[in-house]
Amino acid sequence: MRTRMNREDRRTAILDAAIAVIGERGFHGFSIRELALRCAMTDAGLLHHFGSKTDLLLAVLDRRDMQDEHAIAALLPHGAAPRSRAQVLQVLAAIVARNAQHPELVRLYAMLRVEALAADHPAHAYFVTRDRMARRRFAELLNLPGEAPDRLARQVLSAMDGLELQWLQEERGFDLVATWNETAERLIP
Amino acid sequence: MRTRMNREDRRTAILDAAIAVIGERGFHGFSIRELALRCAMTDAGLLHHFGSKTDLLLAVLDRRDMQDEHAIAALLPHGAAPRSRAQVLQVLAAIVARNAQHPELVRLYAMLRVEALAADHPAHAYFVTRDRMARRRFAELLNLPGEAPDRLARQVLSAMDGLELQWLQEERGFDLVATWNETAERLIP
DNA sequence: GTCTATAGGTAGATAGAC
DNA sequence: GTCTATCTACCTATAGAC
Repeated sequence: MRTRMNREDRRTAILDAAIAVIGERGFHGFSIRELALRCAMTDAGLLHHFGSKTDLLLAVLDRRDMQDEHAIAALLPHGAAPRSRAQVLQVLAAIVARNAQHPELVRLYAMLRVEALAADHPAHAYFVTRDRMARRRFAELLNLPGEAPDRLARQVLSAMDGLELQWLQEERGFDLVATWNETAERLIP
Repeated sequence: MRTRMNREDRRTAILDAAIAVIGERGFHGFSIRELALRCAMTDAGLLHHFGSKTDLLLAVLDRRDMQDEHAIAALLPHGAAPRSRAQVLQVLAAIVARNAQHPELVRLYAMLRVEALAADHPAHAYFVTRDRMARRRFAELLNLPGEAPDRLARQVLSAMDGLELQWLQEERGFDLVATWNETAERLIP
């Protein structure tokens, strides 16, 4: 017997499958048909919900933000109030720990970030904005005495992204959080 | 008047254009036809030289190694002879400086590395091998007193890759070598 | 809301002329 | 060695039945 899904559940199921497929093959590399197969639908049925491949990607980015960005933003309080070094390290560890629990989101991010370097990629504008915001937030967080927060933010963000990609490549063969803590301990004075 | 090219020059010109195109759109995202257009040929003419899209990719990886790997390997001498911290930092700076002069190779590497996370990607095996070798080499280089070289190698490689990607994303808007030196100075005890 | 059918385009690859 | 022509397959997207 076929389980019926309402509109919202169906959209959510498609988007979660899309996060995995796009993370694996990229925006150019995946096909609506392949994704529809994973959702036990036809391509026409899937397109009914999203209209076009590009609109689907934008919906995926929205969902990624919903799942991830809000939680991260909650960990990264606004305002330039200086924090202690220990507090900063704790916040960074919490972010990495959260990412370690969602490898498919890390992979989607890594894939689209590289693809979206191309100015004509549908996610290009999204990542330009997102990256600027991330650097600004990290610079606020890393506003430590005697430091240039912008330069430090760039280095910390880069090291975090690089280590997460390495973690995917080694098939999660090392403890991401522990290794990150070692990096952060040295990188942040 | 049309300039004639011999076989080897033609192959080289195609491979250099392929490095750029694949770096921009990925293996799945680019087409033989698009690449042939950039080389002022037809797709059939291009395929005469490489046989298939996959074989072209493998030839691209060979060429990347020829251009890059040999030079890097020369900077990273073999053997476990311990080096001073200053020597190590100098070697790392030389590697990054070389990469800064070849952004198209950095971009190709970043793109294929993420795509090749998929086990069925034609470059998957290549990157598994290459990554293991890179970590081993860096571990030899970073064999400093009182350090666990494997763990440190992973962190240093990750930070380097992450910063290079950031440098591409900000359209080379910061000094890659200077920023890397700041990172390395802190990351390596 | 999901299907079948199909339009219209592009892909990789091959055959054969020159 | 490069071309034109072509094959087969797959793509996105739409139209319309149910």
